Amino acid sequence: MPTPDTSPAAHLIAACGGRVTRARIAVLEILQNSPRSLNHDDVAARLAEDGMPHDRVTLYRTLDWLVEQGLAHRVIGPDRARRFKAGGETRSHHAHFHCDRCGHVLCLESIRPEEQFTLPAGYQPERAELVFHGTCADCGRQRGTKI
Amino acid sequence: MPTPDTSPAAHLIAACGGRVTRARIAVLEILQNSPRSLNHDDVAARLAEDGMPHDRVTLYRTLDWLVEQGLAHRVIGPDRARRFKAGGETRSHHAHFHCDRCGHVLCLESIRPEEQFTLPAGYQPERAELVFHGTCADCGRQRGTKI
DNA sequence: CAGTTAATGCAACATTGTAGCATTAACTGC
DNA sequence: GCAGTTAATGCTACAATGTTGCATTAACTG
Repeated sequence: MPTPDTSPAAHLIAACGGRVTRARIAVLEILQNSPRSLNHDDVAARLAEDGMPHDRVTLYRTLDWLVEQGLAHRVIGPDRARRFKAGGETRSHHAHFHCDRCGHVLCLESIRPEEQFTLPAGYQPERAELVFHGTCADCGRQRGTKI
Repeated sequence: MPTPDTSPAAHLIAACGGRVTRARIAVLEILQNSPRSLNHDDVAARLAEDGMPHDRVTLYRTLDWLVEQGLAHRVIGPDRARRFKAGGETRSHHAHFHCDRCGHVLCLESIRPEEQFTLPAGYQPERAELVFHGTCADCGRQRGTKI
């Protein structure tokens, strides 16, 4: 391949002790460059666009590996398909927005529920999950678009 | 059949205008008698225990019908399987506390996330779900108790 | 640069859910 | 009650999503 991989994605992968393969680099970069969560088909489509299609199974294993290493995390959509985002599980220090139209999940980094509320005496919260449901900015613009 | 169905479940079903079949009565009663949400396998297992096994497809259709009629509602679990509970969608506006020790869910009426946060421009939230995870007041008192 | 072995790709399988259609049984009118 | 109508059921086949086994490829190691 032309460029020996000195990309940030390649470094992250190397730091995990795994082999630095083109599949992993490409998938991680795709996730990193997407503002929204992507499912397997989304990732597969972008890999194909970039001229490097991969087997369906490889994609599953690559994504699972990235999650295992903490380089990505996974959510379940309403269509019961898994969606992936770059970055480790956030342990929910921020809120999420779940679009009921397109099914995408977006992070709302600025909203941190744990800092906002005081629980009744005796309750010992360890984490909080705040999820907004509604229509995301993209879907709000293109009304009438099918899911 | 021995008992003509005068059960509350049968009345609910009749009130929806649907036919009052044993499958619907049995499934609805199973959901009503369960404190937790159940997936298809759970329901199928209980039907079998009660000596009235049903086809997998019938179960899917029965559960979907109950949801459609507002007699049950559905959530997607982390295992990407659907889970069902009796009663319509709660649409509650208050937060919940989920005790990771005893598994109970408690309502925190005083906490209403929708009134607290402003989302970035473009986002149109319709509802918010705020769930705290941790140890509830009861379990906090009796440390060391098993789940 | 050759050897080792993780990663890949292929085929088959598993799980969860859906569609078509013949049969059964819940309701309706008598 | 009883027969007719048709919703509900159950069977078969199929679709979508995800997993397992195994031979081949290619990333790392010395």
